[in-house]
Amino acid sequence: MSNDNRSLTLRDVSEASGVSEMTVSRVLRNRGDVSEATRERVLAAAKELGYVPNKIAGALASQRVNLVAVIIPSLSNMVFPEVLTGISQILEDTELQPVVGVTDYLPEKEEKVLYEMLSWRPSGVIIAGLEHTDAARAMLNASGIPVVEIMDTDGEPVDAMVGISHRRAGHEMAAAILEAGYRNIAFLGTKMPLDHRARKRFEGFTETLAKGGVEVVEREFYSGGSALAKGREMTKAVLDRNPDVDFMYFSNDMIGAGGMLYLLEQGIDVPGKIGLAGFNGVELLQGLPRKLATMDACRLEIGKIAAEIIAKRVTGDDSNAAVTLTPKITFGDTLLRDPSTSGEG
Amino acid sequence: MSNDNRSLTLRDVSEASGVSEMTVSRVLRNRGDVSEATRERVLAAAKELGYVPNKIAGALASQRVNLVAVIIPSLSNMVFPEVLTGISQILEDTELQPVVGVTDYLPEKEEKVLYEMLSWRPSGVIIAGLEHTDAARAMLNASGIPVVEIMDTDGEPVDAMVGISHRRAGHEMAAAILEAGYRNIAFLGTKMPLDHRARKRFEGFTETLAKGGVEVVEREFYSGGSALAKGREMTKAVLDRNPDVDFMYFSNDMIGAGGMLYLLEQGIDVPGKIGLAGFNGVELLQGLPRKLATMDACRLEIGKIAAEIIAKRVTGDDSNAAVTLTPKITFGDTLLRDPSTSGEG
DNA sequence: ATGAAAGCGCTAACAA
DNA sequence: TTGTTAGCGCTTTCAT
Repeated sequence: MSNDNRSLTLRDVSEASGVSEMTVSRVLRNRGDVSEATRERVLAAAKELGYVPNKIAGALASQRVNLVAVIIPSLSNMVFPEVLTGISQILEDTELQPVVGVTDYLPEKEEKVLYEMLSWRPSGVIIAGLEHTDAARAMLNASGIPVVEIMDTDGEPVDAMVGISHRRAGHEMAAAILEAGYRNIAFLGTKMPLDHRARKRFEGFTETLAKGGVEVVEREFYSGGSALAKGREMTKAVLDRNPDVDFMYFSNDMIGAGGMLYLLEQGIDVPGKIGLAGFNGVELLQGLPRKLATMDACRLEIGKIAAEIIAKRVTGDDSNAAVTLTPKITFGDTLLRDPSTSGEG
Repeated sequence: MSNDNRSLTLRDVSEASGVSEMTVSRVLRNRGDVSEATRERVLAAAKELGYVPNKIAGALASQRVNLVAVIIPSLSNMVFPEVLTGISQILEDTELQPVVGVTDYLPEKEEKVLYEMLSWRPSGVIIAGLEHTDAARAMLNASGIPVVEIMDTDGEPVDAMVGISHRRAGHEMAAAILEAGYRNIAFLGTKMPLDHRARKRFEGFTETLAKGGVEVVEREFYSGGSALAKGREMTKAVLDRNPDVDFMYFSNDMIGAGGMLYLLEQGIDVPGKIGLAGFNGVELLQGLPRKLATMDACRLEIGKIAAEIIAKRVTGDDSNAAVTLTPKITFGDTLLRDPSTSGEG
């Protein structure tokens, strides 16, 4: 129990067991041939002392760090935690471990976090989005390790990418809405110029509407606060301003849910009088009075595939440079459906 | 642009700038006296090459790692991300950086994650809960670094702790419910024997009810799935089984919200016929048709204080060993209030 | 203000 | 099967 405040080293275990440091090292890493006898002596000594290997030294000596840097914008909206779940599930079967960095959607912070993480010499990088500062891109290029950009595939990756086309997501939703016959369409979203994926969805959305000769009649943006409450407020604001609105496309499911709750309370016919759609396919929606129309962002899947790409690349296997997933619209109960279409649960 | 797949070293910068490695090191860390001239040459060379310092080597040489291990059960319920936010906010003003590990509420996984993180020799540990395996506790003790156990203060910490008393939270909610006159009380929660905090709340809750001569008349547990949807289902199940129930205490706000939506849809008078309360004080609640009664878990505050304790301890300052926060009940719109009481927003 | 030497705790490579 | 030697890339300490 003596504690000189210096943690134990291999040498301590070596002395306690009367075995060379090298052999102790081999035992602790299950490397090379070690006789069962010494093996047990070493393990006993290590356990007895409470030895915890020093990965810093190990990494420096072996030039290998089994860490994968995962860089995401936020932890507070359920989408990224789910990506992380996917990554963890895959990496659990490997030597690799994810380490998370958060950017708050700020390019400069992303750059800083990336620099910080690269300075630990990870085995790979998984990073959200395709938009980065020049410096960040340069670092990724120079790092010499596998890089997977996730979530979005509308652009050029540094190395590999896996995600969905948000532009296409916008296109498809617009098409479905037009087909259902809605014409006075409002867009409600976050005031986030730096959320490129939301921006791309919006662009895809308006493009397709334009082809149908329709323009978004109302827009409303928010920032901060409870998304559910904001959804409510924005919905009310839009409706007060323009009672003719017959569809509301929300940039995420949470505000969509708030909007839905508001409209139902007002006794408004959904989706007859007003249709609704969100984006993400969050699990939360399952408990709402109506199932909100939405489109899955394939979060779990993206995490898994990204992790697989890293894992393969690390073991030398060179694989898929670009994977684009193509989710379908979930119509739910808030978006009328073109009768000529079939299928979907 | 030549890439021999070996990352740059101090030596490369040294050669490129014609300055000794040592001086380069000093410049890059803003340490000691360096003439402005050499300083600029070094910085220019480093930038030109795209040098990223190797923290592995730095940490080994300096015996200092500016990482704080943060070990939490889950990322998927919004409570821990908020704790993380608090931690980050405080550590941002220091040299320290949080690194997160997730245990999924499994003691063995906690032990493994802890071992893994300690092997990187962090400067401190913030870990959720007071219940750990013997081995984990031993590691924490032997680590020789500051340890802060968070969320819960009903027990003995290894070192420091900051949180709330969940037992007391249960007590208080039970007292408020009894005072409001409810007598047929149901408990609805997670089927998680390893969620010690939920267990303690339940214990405190039943104890106080018992003192008032009341027993929980119905219990319902769930696991997995969408909490909102589960809240709905459980509420229906309880009510179908026992129509006399006049209060439902949920172990978290999310299932409470599901229950509320269900009851309102059924046209049941809340809180006249049936009262409701949850736990956590999640932001989400702001957007619901009624404000659910709850009690704040002080997540942000806990994160901040824990980080402050670590930061102080790291700089030698020895401080608070135990901090217990005492949130008050938020009555909202779903729990009648004893008329003799005053205050509260 | 700058440099040289030693070594942090481990592992790769080779020797025995 | 086990041990020895030489670093990994940096920082500490001590000289200059």
